[in-house]
Amino acid sequence: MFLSTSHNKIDLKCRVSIPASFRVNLEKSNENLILFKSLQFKCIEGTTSTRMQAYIDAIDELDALSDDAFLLRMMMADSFEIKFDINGRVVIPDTLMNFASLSDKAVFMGIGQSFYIWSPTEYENQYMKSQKILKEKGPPKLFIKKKIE
Amino acid sequence: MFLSTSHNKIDLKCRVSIPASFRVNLEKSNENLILFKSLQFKCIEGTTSTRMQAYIDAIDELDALSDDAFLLRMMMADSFEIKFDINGRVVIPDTLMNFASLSDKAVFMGIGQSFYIWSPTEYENQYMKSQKILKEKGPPKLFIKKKIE
DNA sequence: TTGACTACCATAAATTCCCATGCTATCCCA
DNA sequence: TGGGATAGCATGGGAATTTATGGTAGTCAA
Repeated sequence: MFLSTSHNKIDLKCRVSIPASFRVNLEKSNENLILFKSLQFKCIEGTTSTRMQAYIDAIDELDALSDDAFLLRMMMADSFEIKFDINGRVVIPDTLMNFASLSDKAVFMGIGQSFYIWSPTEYENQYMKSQKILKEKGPPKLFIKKKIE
Repeated sequence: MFLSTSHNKIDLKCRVSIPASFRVNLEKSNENLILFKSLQFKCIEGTTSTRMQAYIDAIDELDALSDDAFLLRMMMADSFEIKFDINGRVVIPDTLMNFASLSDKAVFMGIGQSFYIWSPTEYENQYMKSQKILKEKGPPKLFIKKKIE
């Protein structure tokens, strides 16, 4: 489970330390890390190879000519299997750096099954937005309901 | 698992480097590489010999006398088992070069169980198309469902 | 004997690997 | 309880390896 938020530096080689707790999480379950473009936000999403494999297997179940299959294949094209160096760092591929407007700082945000990597400004925006919605609409009822089921 | 996208050069002998990660993927599972005409797009599809067998089996499920089965068999007839040179390059057969309108550049696009080889312009078109669908229809249902589970 | 194809060598650029440093939080003992 | 030792984490830099790509020589067939 990926939880908590942390701010790490991206160096000139596009290297960044994955938060130790995330790493331990992957190592414990003997998983490789996959990074890909979020389909919803302007950020990178990180998850396990097992989870990605599940998506790949799911493509075969769909009508091969459908839009959903098409989009999922495109998503694979923008996904990367990432290796750690001995210190727990990874290199973020150029494509993803650009997509998420990353330069020298990254915000890691654990969201359970996966985690997000934001640029500081984009993270700030999303955070503000969530606070605003919370104030106007109150806590998310649907979410609570789903959890209890 | 074939993931990520990369742009490689095709030289005058129609040689092109298969992206290292794709090669490793094939070597790890001790598979040979098969290239064939995509059934859907104007591009080459690359996959393992095992996966190719799965395609062939899928054709057998169809009515053997149907037009679909006929067309699929004709397409399959243009598939090639490809050998690497010592540097990880392959020679793309003329038939496939023409079919995919390839000349001096190739875009390799991993889509999980297999990968596509596009001409740069054709790739661009497909990518644009995916962005458009994503904007209009939102992420694939499968993706959303999986996330909530 | 020419042309196509294959196998191998060479090189520059990119990427990976590993060592070193500094910081911070934790621990332990006086 | 304070302060130094320790361990783990984040980060910087450089050496070693890999990758992509250009080229050449050898081989086989027409």
